[in-house]
Amino acid sequence: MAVIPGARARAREEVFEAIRTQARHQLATGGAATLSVRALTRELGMSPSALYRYFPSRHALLTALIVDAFDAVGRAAETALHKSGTGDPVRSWVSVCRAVRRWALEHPHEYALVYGSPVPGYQAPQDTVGPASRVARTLLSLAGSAQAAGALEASAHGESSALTLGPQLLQLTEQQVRSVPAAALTRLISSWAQLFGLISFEIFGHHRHVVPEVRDELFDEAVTALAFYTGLRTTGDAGRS
Amino acid sequence: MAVIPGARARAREEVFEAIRTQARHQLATGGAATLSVRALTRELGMSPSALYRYFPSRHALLTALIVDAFDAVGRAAETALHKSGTGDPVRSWVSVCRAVRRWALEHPHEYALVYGSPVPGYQAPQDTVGPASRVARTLLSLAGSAQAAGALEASAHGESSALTLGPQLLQLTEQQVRSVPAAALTRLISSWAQLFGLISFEIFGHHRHVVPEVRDELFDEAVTALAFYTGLRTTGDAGRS
DNA sequence: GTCTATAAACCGATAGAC
DNA sequence: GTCTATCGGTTTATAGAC
Repeated sequence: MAVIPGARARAREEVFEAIRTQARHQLATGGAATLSVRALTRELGMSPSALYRYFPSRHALLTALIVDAFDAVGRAAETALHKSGTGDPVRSWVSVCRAVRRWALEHPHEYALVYGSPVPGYQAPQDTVGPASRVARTLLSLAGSAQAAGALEASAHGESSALTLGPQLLQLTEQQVRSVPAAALTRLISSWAQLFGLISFEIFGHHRHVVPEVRDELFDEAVTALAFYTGLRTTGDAGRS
Repeated sequence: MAVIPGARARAREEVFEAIRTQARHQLATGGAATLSVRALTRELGMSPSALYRYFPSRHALLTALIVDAFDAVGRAAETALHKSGTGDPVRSWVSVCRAVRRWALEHPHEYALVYGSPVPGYQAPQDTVGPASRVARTLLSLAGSAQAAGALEASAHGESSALTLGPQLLQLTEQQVRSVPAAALTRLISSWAQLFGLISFEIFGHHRHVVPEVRDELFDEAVTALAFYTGLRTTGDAGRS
């Protein structure tokens, strides 16, 4: 009876993916707030009620899209980190930042979904907090490696001292947090937010009429400074690659 | 016949303001994308059609809200700059940044309206670009004063050189731009974007589960570093006030 | 300048046949 | 697992009386 083992499950998975893809397309035209089950299924040639066999509600569909987006940008960051090797932490930092920016430029509507205004009426379930922190964990991992290599200064500019926020952060990434000094950790969190400020201004059009065609260089210069602010220092291996 | 001169105009102005106030309230519950003329007028005890005597369309109402928000945050920044005096540029910078953050924390939904995801289907008219740049012009003015006082380093960290973006920026604030070296200008623009990255992460909840109760200090430390990155330097007057 | 009434859509979600 | 039909709402915008 089972002509192709797993065919049923595979077909189901394809419909799942078709729904998500079409939903992403619809994000481009209307944003998350106006994403509609009916318009979605209309475009797919399904009836609106058929979708409820795949997602129990519009809310659940949104959650899937959000998790997908966080996973995609997180994967982009992780891949960039691994490909950049362990040579120069500053160079790796810039690579990761570039990868996040590139993903954002290629997926502006998914970026807006997760890093823009909260979706009205939507309450993020617990499922999203893990994926949401993937980029932050990537940067933390980078800082941890730098620390191990002696390329992370605890007090970068010699200004105000460490703000202890260790305990609260521990719940998220306990093991890695311990490998980075508290002072560097606070700077890392600020740099993380500032990275997304640079990207958001570009994606959301605040740079229009202000910043011309040198955005690549402007971005590189800014995130390099962020690396130094965080405390990352170039190692002797820097010039090799 | 005219019992109270200008009474008609004044009454009209009051209705105008009542509509905008109610619209701002509605922003809190649904966001800009779902702001509805009917729900708005229902709450005001008007009929939906009455609103069209005040705003020609929902789009025009949104434009008014956006201009109001940009003006409010811009005014907050300008007030902070004037009140901080001309003593220490770094201190003034921190004051302006704090004022912007305070406004955002007090008006999170208006902040999301202008600094969050673009409103779906909304195209910003030319009327918004002036108000939108008010904070940036405030920071630029601050940098210009610092430059005049010899408290602005052209090449702050001695890293990569100036990216010439003068000409394109000139269209916006021609006179002030000339008072700041090009290298500092590029850093100023990056700092401007990064400032809003810090605020957006806090407003949009990305700091939840990550940053605890030290946000004030974290913010101050980060924007102080941004001041130095921009090239601002503390002057001799610093310790006086 | 405000109202009622209406046009012409749209929406999420569910019931029940097949 | 997909459909039709439906419930019970929602929306922007306009026409025309007063």
